[in-house]
Amino acid sequence: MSQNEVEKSVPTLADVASLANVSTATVSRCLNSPDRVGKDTRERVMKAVNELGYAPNFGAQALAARQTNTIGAVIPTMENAVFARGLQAFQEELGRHGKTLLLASSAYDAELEEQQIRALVARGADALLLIGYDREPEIYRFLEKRGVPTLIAWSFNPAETRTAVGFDNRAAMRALARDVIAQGHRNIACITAPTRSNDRARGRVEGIRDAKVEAGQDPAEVMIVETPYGIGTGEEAFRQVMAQAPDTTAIMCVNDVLAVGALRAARALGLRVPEDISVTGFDDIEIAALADPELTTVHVPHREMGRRAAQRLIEVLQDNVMGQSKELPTEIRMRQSLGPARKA
Amino acid sequence: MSQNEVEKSVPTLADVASLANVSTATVSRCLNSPDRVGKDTRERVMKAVNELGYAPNFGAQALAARQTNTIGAVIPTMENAVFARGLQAFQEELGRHGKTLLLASSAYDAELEEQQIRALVARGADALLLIGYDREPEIYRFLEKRGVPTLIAWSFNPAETRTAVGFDNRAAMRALARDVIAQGHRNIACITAPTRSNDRARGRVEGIRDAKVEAGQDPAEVMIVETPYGIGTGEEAFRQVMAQAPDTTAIMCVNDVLAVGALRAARALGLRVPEDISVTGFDDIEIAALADPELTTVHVPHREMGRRAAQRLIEVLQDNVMGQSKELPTEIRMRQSLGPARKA
DNA sequence: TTGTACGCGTTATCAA
DNA sequence: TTGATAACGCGTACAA
Repeated sequence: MSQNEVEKSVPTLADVASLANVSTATVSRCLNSPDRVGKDTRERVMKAVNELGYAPNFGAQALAARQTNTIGAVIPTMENAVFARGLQAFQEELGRHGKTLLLASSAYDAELEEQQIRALVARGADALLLIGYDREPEIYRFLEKRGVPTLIAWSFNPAETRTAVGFDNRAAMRALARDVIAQGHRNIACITAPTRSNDRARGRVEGIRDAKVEAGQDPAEVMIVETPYGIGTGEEAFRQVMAQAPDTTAIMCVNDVLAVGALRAARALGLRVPEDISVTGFDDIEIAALADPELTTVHVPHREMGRRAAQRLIEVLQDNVMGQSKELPTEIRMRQSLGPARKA
Repeated sequence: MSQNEVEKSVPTLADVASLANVSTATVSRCLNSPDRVGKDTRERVMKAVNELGYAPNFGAQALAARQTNTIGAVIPTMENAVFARGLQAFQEELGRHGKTLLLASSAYDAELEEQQIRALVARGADALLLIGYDREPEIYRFLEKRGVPTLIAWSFNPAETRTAVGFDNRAAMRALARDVIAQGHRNIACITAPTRSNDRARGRVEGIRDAKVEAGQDPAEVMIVETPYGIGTGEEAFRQVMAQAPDTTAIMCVNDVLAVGALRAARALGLRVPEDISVTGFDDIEIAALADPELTTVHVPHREMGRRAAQRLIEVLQDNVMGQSKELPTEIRMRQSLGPARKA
């Protein structure tokens, strides 16, 4: 009838206490603030702890201490190398400070993201890392009511009040677009990921328009193609651009993956890059430098961003005050895929 | 003096109970098994819940229910696309069943992995996903003592008793090596990640030797170069092979990243692939098909593995019994980087 | 420095 | 169907 259950002799504080002949309070102190305990008793307690293989019960600890030492993060997807990279650094930094990562992904879906945020809070996340600002105000209200400190990453927008550790997507793309225009390009197209609920992508697109305006050109000239994230979708988008606007001499993509797709499509169509058409990316993930031709792109310090984000969150948990927003610099990586505009 | 703290009016069960004029027990029942509660009282309670914005306290729930609905995973690193991909699917499947992912990474370091395992258990992981079998027996004993069901992924070895959802690394590489040998290659080198504490890498290397033996050749002829994971290290390893064993006609790498490094080094050295030398990878990540020449490799169903692993773990949490190990099939992706051996 | 004792918010048992 | 009430295991004032 009954399962032959293994005897799970999970020891409690009380077990340790009786073995060491002290009170549970002393054991607790030994573990949490060892300096407030006499040296000999501490040794006795630690011995008992090891002997029993004691480890605190998580629920009890969380209940009494009112924190879980757990920090949540909701990212669009781990399959995007930029998030994997940033999150790896984020997690490493958390670990260094005794915090654990609670992770969920939204698949770039706003509604799913909200669910995940609520799930992580329900699971006791002490603080949260979210990607980008764009989000229903209701969610932010929820987070505030629950008292969960929240940090934005991957975006930095001086116009927003919320604390962020990220970079100015719009300014970064604007800088790149200036270089593109400086190469004589005027008929520029942009392949972007969906901009709805995504201020990063939207900012990047705006950056291109900014540069057009600066150059005295009509920002409406920029052809915009929205498509989901992926190499295949990047290829399709490229074909669409060339079909509808064959005069295009430069295609700026809001990320490297779409750009690699564009590169492939160009080759398939017999177009030389950059002689016939220029292509740029964004992020500077590994394939950018491996691509043929090597991709001109915007380098983003993903690891540093992840690390700093973790630090901010750890700070706010300690000091109960969230630091200032931090803008990280991006750099243009000028490589082969951007060249002078071909003569019309 | 005092912080101007926001009034965090986090409501408890008792608050809901008094507002709805019922006992806390009834509220708890309402939330956990609504069918055991009268319809009218249930409505009254639910109204109070919504009105107060009540959400259960996680610590208290975990303490009383003795489970956290959280599943832990320790992977080498998220920056490796294979793990990112598998874990993404793992997390999605967990989410579908109301479970949350607690994630840590070991950086391929056995000692760090042990720390992380203990940390996740301390954070209340109900079950654990680990990569590969290789691990100090002490860790497995710890997990058993704590009663934390553990599943192995990325490996499947019929000789091991522990439950796993993965593939037979050795057999997969053996199959690929057979094809390499069938192309006339005899002087084969292998670039591998460190094999210590890594049965996956070790199995893949062994697979090459197996095929050599099958072909009546001396397995000791295979030159082995161990190097950390990375494109740059793959390049270096390639140079080392060509310097020490210029007769080599095929280089089999235990993963695609090392193989891409080998491809780059070959090009830099003026060697044509596959005319002068063949290169193979393992994993079939995105860059394998993007590489030039396209990389012959072993396709691994990472997403399915992640999904199935999640299912297994969810099952064991429900039924208290871990299912059988599951071997997933791999497939050889024959592409351009493998060709006939050059004439000596 | 150490111990006592209570509170943390739920779940679950047992009566009613 | 509902309500008291006892765990659950730990942290922490407060007292000694």
